[in-house]
Amino acid sequence: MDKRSARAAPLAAKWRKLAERRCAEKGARLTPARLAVYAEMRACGRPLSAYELIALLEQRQKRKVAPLTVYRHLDFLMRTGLVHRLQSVKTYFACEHPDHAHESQFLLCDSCGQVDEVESSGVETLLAQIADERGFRADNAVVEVQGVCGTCVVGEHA
Amino acid sequence: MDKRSARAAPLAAKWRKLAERRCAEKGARLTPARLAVYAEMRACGRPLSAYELIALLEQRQKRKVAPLTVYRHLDFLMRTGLVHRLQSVKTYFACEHPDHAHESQFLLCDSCGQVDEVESSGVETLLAQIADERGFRADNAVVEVQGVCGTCVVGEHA
DNA sequence: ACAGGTGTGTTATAACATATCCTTTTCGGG
DNA sequence: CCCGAAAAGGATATGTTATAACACACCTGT
Repeated sequence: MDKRSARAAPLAAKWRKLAERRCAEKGARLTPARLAVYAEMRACGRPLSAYELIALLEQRQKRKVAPLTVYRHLDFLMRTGLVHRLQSVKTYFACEHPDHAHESQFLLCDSCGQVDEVESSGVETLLAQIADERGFRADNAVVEVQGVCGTCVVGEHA
Repeated sequence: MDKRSARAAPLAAKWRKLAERRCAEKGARLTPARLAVYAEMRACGRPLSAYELIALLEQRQKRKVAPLTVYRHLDFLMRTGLVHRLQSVKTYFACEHPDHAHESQFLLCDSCGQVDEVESSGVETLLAQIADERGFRADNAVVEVQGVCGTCVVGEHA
């Protein structure tokens, strides 16, 4: 009996399967510790800072979790495409579409903290074109729009 | 005689005029300390981390500079549109087009560290449209493409 | 002069991320 | 099965980025 997995956040079979498949495709090992971090992020459902995540894991597992440990797991999950980093708010976010490789754009609500993950081929194409025109070889694009989401806009007559 | 301005980095009249005009338009005060930070950034010509900037200013002014001081000046310069923050690399960068308000997109070279500041109305329009479709009120867009610039691509047969 | 806002300086600390070193686990080949 | 290499995990310390709290200085308008 593994203490760690015994104390992991619940994770819907759907997400677990997708995660396992994604790792298998890449020959990456989805260990219990890594899965626990992923499960915690899924369970939370909103972007988390690394240290918020540490706090949640410590609470769940009833033991100390070192920053480095979490950062390593986050690195792994980002490499495998299960998690995105939101640069502009220094948080990490479980990908909504882990079934396929993709670039994403994000709409970040300043009010409620929710994130809308968008996949716009238009944006990708346009950025690729801009890079091309300048002889720039693009490896990765960070596209994060900050604002107020539809839900929050409605109740915003303060 | 002001010790600080006496020890500020040289700043071409062109840039100084643009900065003064921009601040005047906004009723913002471009003080010697703020100008010194701006001059240092212009003199360097590449993105700087806040702490690199502190080191340069300390060297220039022969005295200690507290982080908070520099962060406040950076905030001011960003509010007035003279400086951009590059979120994905945690650095700050003197705007190339301080003559007008604008959103920018950035091409960041991983190899040489140079930045190409682009103003693409296409990107802005497209992002605005994506936000619109989702009822999202966009306030600010972070668009940073990481890769390798044309110059560095050429000498990249290592 | 003085009241109030803005800017600045100083010290301390919070928040985010990585380095180093060592132990444990996993897994293929004898 | 056992061993060794490689990958993963853990502990401690440190580096880097950013802000808090508080006091004082300095303009500006009356």
